Amino acid sequence: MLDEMLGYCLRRAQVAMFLSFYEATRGQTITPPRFTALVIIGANPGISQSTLGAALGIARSGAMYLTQWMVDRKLVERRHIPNDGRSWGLHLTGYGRKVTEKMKRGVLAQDRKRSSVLPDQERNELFRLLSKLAG
Amino acid sequence: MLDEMLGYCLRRAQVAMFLSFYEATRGQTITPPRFTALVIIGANPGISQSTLGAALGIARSGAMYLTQWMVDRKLVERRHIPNDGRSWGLHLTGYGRKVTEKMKRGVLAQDRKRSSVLPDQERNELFRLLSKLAG
DNA sequence: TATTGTTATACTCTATAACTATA
DNA sequence: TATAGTTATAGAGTATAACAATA
Repeated sequence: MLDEMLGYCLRRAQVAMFLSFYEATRGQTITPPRFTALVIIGANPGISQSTLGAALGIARSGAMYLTQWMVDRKLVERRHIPNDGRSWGLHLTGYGRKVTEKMKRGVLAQDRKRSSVLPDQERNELFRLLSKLAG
Repeated sequence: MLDEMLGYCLRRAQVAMFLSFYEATRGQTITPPRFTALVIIGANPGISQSTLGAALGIARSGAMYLTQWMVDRKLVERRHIPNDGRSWGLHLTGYGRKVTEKMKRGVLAQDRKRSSVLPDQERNELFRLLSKLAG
C-alpha cells in the first residue's frame, strides 16, 4: 500500500540521493543543513543569522547553534553590521570559501553521477515534474 | 546552485508531500515512521520487533522504543511466539486496526489530492522515474 | 514595543553498549 | 556462542521561553 503513495516513493528516491551526498562528503562532518547553510552564506554575504534560520526553516536558537558550529571551524565569521548593533552579518572566511567550493564540486558531481541512471531527457522531465509538485 | 541538484529538488518535493501527510494526520501524534510501522505490522501480523526495525532501518533499541509507544496507546500488542521464548510477535489490536485503516484512507486521499497537480499520465511517469532513481 | 542574538532547558529520535533469558 | 528483547546512557538537532542589548 505504501508503494501507491507518491510521498513514500519520493522518500525512497530521496534516501538514495542522500547516499550520494554522504559519499561525496565522507570523512567530513558536513550534513545537508550545514552544506546548505554554507552555500546560502556564500551566495548572500552579510546575511543575518535569523534570515539564515528562516531560509532553512529552523528557529533562531537553532540558527545560532548551526552558525556557532561553522564559526568554531573557521568556515564562517560574524561581522558587525553598521547602523545596527544588534545583528551580525555572516560571511565565509577565505578558508570557508575554499572548503565550500570544493564540497560543491564533489556534491554536484556525485549528484550527477547518481542521477545518470536517467538519460538527460528523463532527468529533465523529472526536474520538471518535481518542480510542479513542489509548487 | 542548489536548484541544479536533483537531491535538493527531491527534498523540496518531499517536504511538500510531507505537508499532505501532516494535514491528513493533524491532531494525532502520528509521524511517518509510526504510520509506516502500523501499516507494516498490519500487513505482516506476528512480525518481530527486530524485523520491524530492520524494515524501518533503525536499531533494535529504537524498534523497542517505537513498539512501546504503540503498545502504550493500545494500537499494537505483543504476543509470545510458540517454540521461542525470546521473541514476541507484533499484532494490531482491534482498535489499532480501526485507527490504521482510517489513517490509511486519510493519508492516501491527501497524497492523491496533493499529487493531483499532475495529470495521471505525468503522475505515472513520475512514479516510473523515481523508481528508476531509487534503484 | 519590537527585533537580534543569546542562553537555559527540555524533548524526540537515534545510536552504542551492556544485561537477561532463551536458543 | 548466538539471538531477541530490554535497559541505560549519550548525542544530535530541534523547540520554547526568558533575557540583554539595541532599534
